[in-house]
Amino acid sequence: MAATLKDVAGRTGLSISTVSRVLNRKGGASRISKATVELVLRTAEELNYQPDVLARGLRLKRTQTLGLVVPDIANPFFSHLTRSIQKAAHRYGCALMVCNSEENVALERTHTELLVGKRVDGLILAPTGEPGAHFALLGARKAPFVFLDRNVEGVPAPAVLLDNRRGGYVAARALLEAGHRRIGLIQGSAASTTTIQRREGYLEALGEAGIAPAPELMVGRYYSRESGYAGVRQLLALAEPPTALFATSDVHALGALEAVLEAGLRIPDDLSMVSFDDVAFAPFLFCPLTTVAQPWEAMGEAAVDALMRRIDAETQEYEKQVFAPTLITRASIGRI
Amino acid sequence: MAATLKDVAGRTGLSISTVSRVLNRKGGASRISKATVELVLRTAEELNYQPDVLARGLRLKRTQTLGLVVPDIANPFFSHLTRSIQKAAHRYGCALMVCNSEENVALERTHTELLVGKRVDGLILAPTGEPGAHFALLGARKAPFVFLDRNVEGVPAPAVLLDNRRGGYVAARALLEAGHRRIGLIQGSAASTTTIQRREGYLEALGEAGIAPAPELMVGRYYSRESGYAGVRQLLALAEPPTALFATSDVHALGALEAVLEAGLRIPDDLSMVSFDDVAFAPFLFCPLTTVAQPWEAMGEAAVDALMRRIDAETQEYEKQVFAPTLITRASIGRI
DNA sequence: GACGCTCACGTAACCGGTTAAACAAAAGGC
DNA sequence: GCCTTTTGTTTAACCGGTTACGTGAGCGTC
Repeated sequence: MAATLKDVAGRTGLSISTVSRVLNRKGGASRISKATVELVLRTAEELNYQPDVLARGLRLKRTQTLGLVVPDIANPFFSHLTRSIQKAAHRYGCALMVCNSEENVALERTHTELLVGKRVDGLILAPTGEPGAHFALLGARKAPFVFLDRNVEGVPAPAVLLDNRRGGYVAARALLEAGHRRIGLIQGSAASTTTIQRREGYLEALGEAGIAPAPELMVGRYYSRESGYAGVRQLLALAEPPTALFATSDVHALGALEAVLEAGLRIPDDLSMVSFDDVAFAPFLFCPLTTVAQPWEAMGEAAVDALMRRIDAETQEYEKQVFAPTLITRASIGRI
Repeated sequence: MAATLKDVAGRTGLSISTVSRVLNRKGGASRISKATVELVLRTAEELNYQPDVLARGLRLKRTQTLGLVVPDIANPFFSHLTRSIQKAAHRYGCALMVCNSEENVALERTHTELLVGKRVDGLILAPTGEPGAHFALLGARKAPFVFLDRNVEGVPAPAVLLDNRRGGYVAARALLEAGHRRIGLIQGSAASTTTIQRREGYLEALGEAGIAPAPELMVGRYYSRESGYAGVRQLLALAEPPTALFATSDVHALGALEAVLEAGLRIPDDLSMVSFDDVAFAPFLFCPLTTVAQPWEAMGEAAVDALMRRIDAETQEYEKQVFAPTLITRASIGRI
C-alpha cells in the first residue's frame, strides 16, 4: 500500500541507499548529484512516500514518541495537564501515548512496561505513589523518565511538582483565619505524595494554631467525586461534625457538594470549604470555590522540557522543579 | 540494555527461531520439547526479556496501537470519551495514542498522518467536519478508521454518533414547553456535524412551534468556554435579548454562566438555559443544568468495537451506530 | 538394512529503513 | 601516462523480531 524506499528506488533506477540518503540530509552537503536529488524528491512526492516510523525507530532507536501515565484522564486537572503535555511534545516533533493507571499500581506497572516495550523515547509519570518494580526496570533499561505532579520516594528521577505542603498550608490557613477550628480533610489516593504533603501542610497550619489533629476528620481515599461524596457523608454523620472542609481536589468538591446538598446544608453559611486545582468549573459551582490553583500549563511544559533534556542527556542530575500554588479566593469560606 | 531474542538464544545455546517460537505459541502444540520450553521460559524470565514491539510490528504489520484524534481533550466530554476508549482498547490489548486537533483541520491532518506513519492499527476520529485530503489518504492506505461523535459527509467510514438532531430538538422543546419563544443558540465549531444537527433539531422544534428562525440569536463558533462567554454577551447586548439559551455543550454553559453573572442576571429567574453532554459538574453549577446527556461510556466502547471489527475485516459495510440522547431535567429552566 | 515418517530444531529470507565501507569513474597532479 | 583524489553510487550489515522451509536423528516397517 504505502510506498517504500524500494518503490522509489525501483521507479528511479537508483539504489535504496541513495534514495534514503537523499531523503535524510535533504539540503545537506552529501555527495549526491543535483540531478539525482531532484529525481528522488520528485518521485517520492509522486508516490506519496512516507517513511515507516517503525522501521526507522528500530534502526535508530528513536521513535519520536513520548509516553504519559496519569491516574485518571477524566479528572479535569489531568486532562488539562495532558493537553499541555501534548502540545509541548508536538513542538518537539513527538507524538504522545496516554495511559490511565486508575490509581492502581499494578495497572501503572502494566502500562509503563507496555510503553517501554513500544520503545517510547521517554516517559512522564504521575505515579500512584506506591513503590513498584517498574521504576527499577526503567532504570535498568536506561529509559528516561520524569515524575509529574507526584513523585516516588527513593526513586532517582527528575520531577516537576507543586509545593503541595505549602498548598495544604495555605488552604488550611484560609479556613483557620475565618475562625474555623474543626476542619475536615478530604484526602486523595493514600500513597500519593500530593495527598501526603497537602495533609502535612494542613497539619502544620493546625499545629501552629494549637489544634490537635483529629483522625476522624481525615477522610477520603481517592481523587474522585465518589470519594468526596462518601467522605463528606462520613464527616456529617460525626457526633461533632466539622464546620469547614478542605477538599484536596476540585473533583472531591463535586462529591462534597452533592453530599452537602443532600444534607440540606448551605455553603458557606452552614459549612465552609476550600478546594484544590482551580479547574474550569470552580468559579461556577453553586458556591464559587475558594481553591488552590496549580499552574498546569507551565507544569506540563516543564515536564516535557525536563524529559527532553534527559533524553538528550544534556543533564545527568535529577532536577526537581517545584511550582508555587496560589490561593484563589471566592465565596466558599464563611466566618465563624 | 533490553534483552533481545539473541541474548536469550545465546544464553540457552538454542537458535533465535526456536526461542521465538517458544515465546509465541506458549501453550500451543508446536513441536518443541518440554525441556526446551522450560529452559527458554526460565531464561527469558531471568533476563527480563520483553519483545521489541517495533520489530514485531514491522514484521507483522500490526502494532497493537490505536490512534485517537479529538478536538480538545481538556473538554470534559472528550476526556471522558478518551477514558472509555482507552479502557476498551486496553481490553483488546491495544495502547492508545491521543492527539488534539484543536478544532483545526490542518492540525487534524498533521496528526492523522503522524499516526498513520506510526502504523497504528486503526484510528478513531472526532473530526472538525471540514473536508480534508487526509481521509482520501486513509482510504488509499487502507488504514481502518471510524468516526466518533461527528462524521464527515461523503467519507465512507463506520461512525458512532449521537442522534444530535433529536438532541437539539429535545432541548429546544423543553424550552418551548416552558413558554419561551426567543431562544438563543450557542453553537460549537461551525463545520462539525454535531453543531449542524443540533441546530437542525433546534430549528425543527422552533418551526413546529411556528417560530421563524432569527439569525441574530444563533451565535458561537467553537466548543469552548470562551465561545460561550462571547456568545452570551453578544445575545445580551441585543435590542431584544432572548429569554432562554440552548448551549450546545456544557463547556459553553460555563462561559454562559460567566457572562450571565457579569450581567447580574439570575438563572432560571431571568434567563433559562439548556445545555448538552451532562458532564460531571452539570448538577453542581450555581444553577443545576438541565442538559442533554450522551452515553459516552457506551459510545467510546462502541467506537473501539467497530474499529476492531474493521481491522479484523469482519465487516465491509460502513455501519452507523446512532445513540439516543436523554434529557436530564434539573433547575435551569423557568416558566415564562 | 533401506525407506519413509515424525520430531525437534536450525537456516535463511523478510519487514523497511540507516549507514559505514567498498567501488567505479572522473578529475587532478607531476 | 601513471598515480592519487574526489565524486557519485552501490553493497552489505544491522536493528529485533517472525516463519516457511530444510535437515539430521531416531524410530518403525517390510
